[in-house]
Amino acid sequence: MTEPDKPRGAATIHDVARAAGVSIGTVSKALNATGSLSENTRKRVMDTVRSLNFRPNTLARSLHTGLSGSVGLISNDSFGRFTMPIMEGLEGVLSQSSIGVFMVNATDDADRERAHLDQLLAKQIDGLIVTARRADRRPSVDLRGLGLPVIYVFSQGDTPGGLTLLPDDQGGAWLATDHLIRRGRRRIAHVTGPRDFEAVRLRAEGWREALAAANLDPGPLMHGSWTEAWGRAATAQLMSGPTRPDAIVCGNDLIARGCADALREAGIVCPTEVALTGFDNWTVMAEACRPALTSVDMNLIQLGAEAGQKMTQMIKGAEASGTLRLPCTLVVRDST
Amino acid sequence: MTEPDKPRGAATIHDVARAAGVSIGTVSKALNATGSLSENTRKRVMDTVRSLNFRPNTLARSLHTGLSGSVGLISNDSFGRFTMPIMEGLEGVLSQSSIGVFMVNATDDADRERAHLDQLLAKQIDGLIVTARRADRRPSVDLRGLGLPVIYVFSQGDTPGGLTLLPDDQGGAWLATDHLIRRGRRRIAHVTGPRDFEAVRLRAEGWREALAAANLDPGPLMHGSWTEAWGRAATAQLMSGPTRPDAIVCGNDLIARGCADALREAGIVCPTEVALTGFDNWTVMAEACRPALTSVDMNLIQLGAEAGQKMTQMIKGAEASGTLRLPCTLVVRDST
DNA sequence: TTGAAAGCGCTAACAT
DNA sequence: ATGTTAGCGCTTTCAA
Repeated sequence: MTEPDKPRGAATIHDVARAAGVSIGTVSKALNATGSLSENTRKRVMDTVRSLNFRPNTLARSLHTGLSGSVGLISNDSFGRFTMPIMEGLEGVLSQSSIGVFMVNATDDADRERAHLDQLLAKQIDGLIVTARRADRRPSVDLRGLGLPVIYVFSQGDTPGGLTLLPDDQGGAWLATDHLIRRGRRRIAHVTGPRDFEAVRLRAEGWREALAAANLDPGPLMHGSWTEAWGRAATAQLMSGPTRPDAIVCGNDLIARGCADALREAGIVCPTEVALTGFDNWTVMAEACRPALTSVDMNLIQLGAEAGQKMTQMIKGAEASGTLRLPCTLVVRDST
Repeated sequence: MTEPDKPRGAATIHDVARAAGVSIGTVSKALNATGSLSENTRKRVMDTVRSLNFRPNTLARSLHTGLSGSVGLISNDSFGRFTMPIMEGLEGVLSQSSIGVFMVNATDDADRERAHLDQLLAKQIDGLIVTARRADRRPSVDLRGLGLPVIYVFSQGDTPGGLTLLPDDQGGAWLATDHLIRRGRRRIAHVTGPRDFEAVRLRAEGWREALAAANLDPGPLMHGSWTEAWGRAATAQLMSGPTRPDAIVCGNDLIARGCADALREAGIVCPTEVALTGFDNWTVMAEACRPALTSVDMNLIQLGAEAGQKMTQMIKGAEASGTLRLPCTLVVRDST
C-alpha cells in the first residue's frame, strides 16, 4: 500500500490547520484534548492529522511545558553487564510515557563528565539516573542543586534528597543460604569478593544471618577477587581443610564457576557432596557451569523499571529520597 | 511584560542580555560567534554567561536550525553484549559534537516498534542507528523514506541508500587461521555456530581461504550452537577421529572455551598438542579460559565510533551508502 | 465552539 | 558594532 508520505519537510500544525479548514489553536486543542471542541471538528482534525501523518514537534511543545520528555542515564560502567538490564527496565517503563533516555558514558575524567552533564542539561533533561559498575562508587561530579530529580540505581548516592535504588544483597545471600539449609546442608562456607565492596559485606551478613537462624555455625568466610581463578583457589583450600563444607555460597557467578570446575577436577561431585550457589544469575555463565548453577538474581530489569516508575512520578513533582532495596530472587538449577 | 526577578528556573538569554547591558541578539552572536562584535562586548557577554551559569536551551535553538542534536539507537538485542561496545564508541564520538543518543529497545512487536520510532521522530532526531543481536536480522519496521540518515551497525540493512557497518568476519577468521599456520599447525579444524548465520559462512570462508593460501587441506568443519556444550561435544568427536587436528579455529569464545575444557579433561595439552582460537574476544570469557584464549576481536567500539563519524557527516548532508566492513584484530593469549 | 494573538527561548535578517 | 524584529512550531489565554 502506498502512503502519501512526504519524505522532505514534515508536516506542521499549520499544514494540518489549513487542510482541516480550522485554526492552529483548534488543532492544538484537538491534539491535546484541551479546551472545548465539537466532536465533529475534533474528529475532522484527527483524521487530517492521520492522513498527513502529522507528528507534533515535541521540542516546540517543550518550550511551553518546560518538560523535554527526556532523561539522562549516566553510567561509569562503559555500558557494562549490570547497566544493560537496568537500562532495559528503565527504558521499557519510560517509553510508555514517551520519555526518551539519553545514555552517556561517564569517564573517570571529571572535566569530561562535567561537559557531558552540561550537554544533558542544555538538552533540558527532566531527570537524571546514575548507574555504576560497583554499587559503592560515587559519581565524580556533584549533582546536588541541579534542580531536577536524580535517582541512583545500583550505585550509592549520598546526595541528600536524592533517591537510591539497590538490590537487597543481604536478602539475596540469605535466600541462597536458607535454600541450602533446607536442602540439608550444615557446613556452609562463603567464598566472595573483596572486602571493600559494600555488597560483599551485606551478602556475608545475609549468609551469617541465615545460618544463625538455623543455629548453624558459619563455615569459613573467604575474600578474594571476583574471578574464577579465585573460586578455584578457594575451593582447593576448603577441600584440603580439616572439615570439608557440604555447600558453598559464592559471592558471584564467576567465583561459583571456579568452584564448580575445581570440585569436578578434584573428583568431588556437585551437588551431591558439595552444593553451590552463585550470585548475579548471569545466565550465560550460570548455564554453562557444570552443573548448571543455582544463582541469586538481583532483578536488575525490575530495578530499572522501578527507577522509571519513580522517575515519572518525580518529574510530575513527587518527592522521594532515601534508599530503597528491592528483593532478589533465587533461580534454582542443578548445583543445589 | 517583564516580571520581577524569579530566582527559580534556569537563566535565559534575556537574563544574560540584561545583566550584560546588551540586546539578546548580541548575546546570541557572542554565543555562536556569528555576525560581528567588538572583542570587548564579546568578552563581557561571555563573562556574564559564565557568571550566571547560563546554558542555552538547545530545544529552542533546534526550532531554527532544524537539528535537534540527538540521534536514536535502536537495538533488538535488549542492550546485549554486542550493543554495548558499539554504543560506547558511538556515544564517545557523537558527544564530541554535542549529539545525544536516545537508546531504545526494539521489541519483536512491530506495533510497539513503530510507536518507539514515532517517539524518536517526534523528538526530531537527526539520524537513526540500528543494531541487532545477530548481524543478519532485519528490523521489523520499514525505515525507508524517513528523510533522515540511517546507519545499520552490526546488522544487515537492505535499505537502498542506507549505510551498513559490519566487522570483517572473513578477515577475522583468516587472521586466526593464518596465525595458527605460522605457529606451525597443519591440521586445522573449524568448530562454529549455526549455518544460517551470515557471519558463520564468512568466518568459514576466511578459514578456508587462509588454509588454501598455505596449500593446506581444510580440517573438519563442524556446525552447532553457540555454546560451550557444543564446543565440548565437537572436541570429543574430533579427538576420537582418525587424524586428530593440531588446532581448532572456533566460531566464538563460548565454543572455544568448551573445547578447552574438553581437551583438558581428556588429558590433551593445549596449546602444545592442540591450539585454540576464539572469536569475539569476550574478555571475561577469554581470560577465564584455561589456557587464556587467543581470540579475534571485532573491534566493536571502533565500529561504533566509525558509525558516529559517519553519522555526523551524514547529518551535515554527506551521502553514504553500501556496506563497510571494518578489520578485526587478533588478541594473542596462551591458547596458541 | 472557534479564532486571534501573545509568547516559550532562541536565531538571523535587517536596520541603525 | 549593536539593536530591532520576525519568526521556528507549538500552547494557551482571551475575545468573538
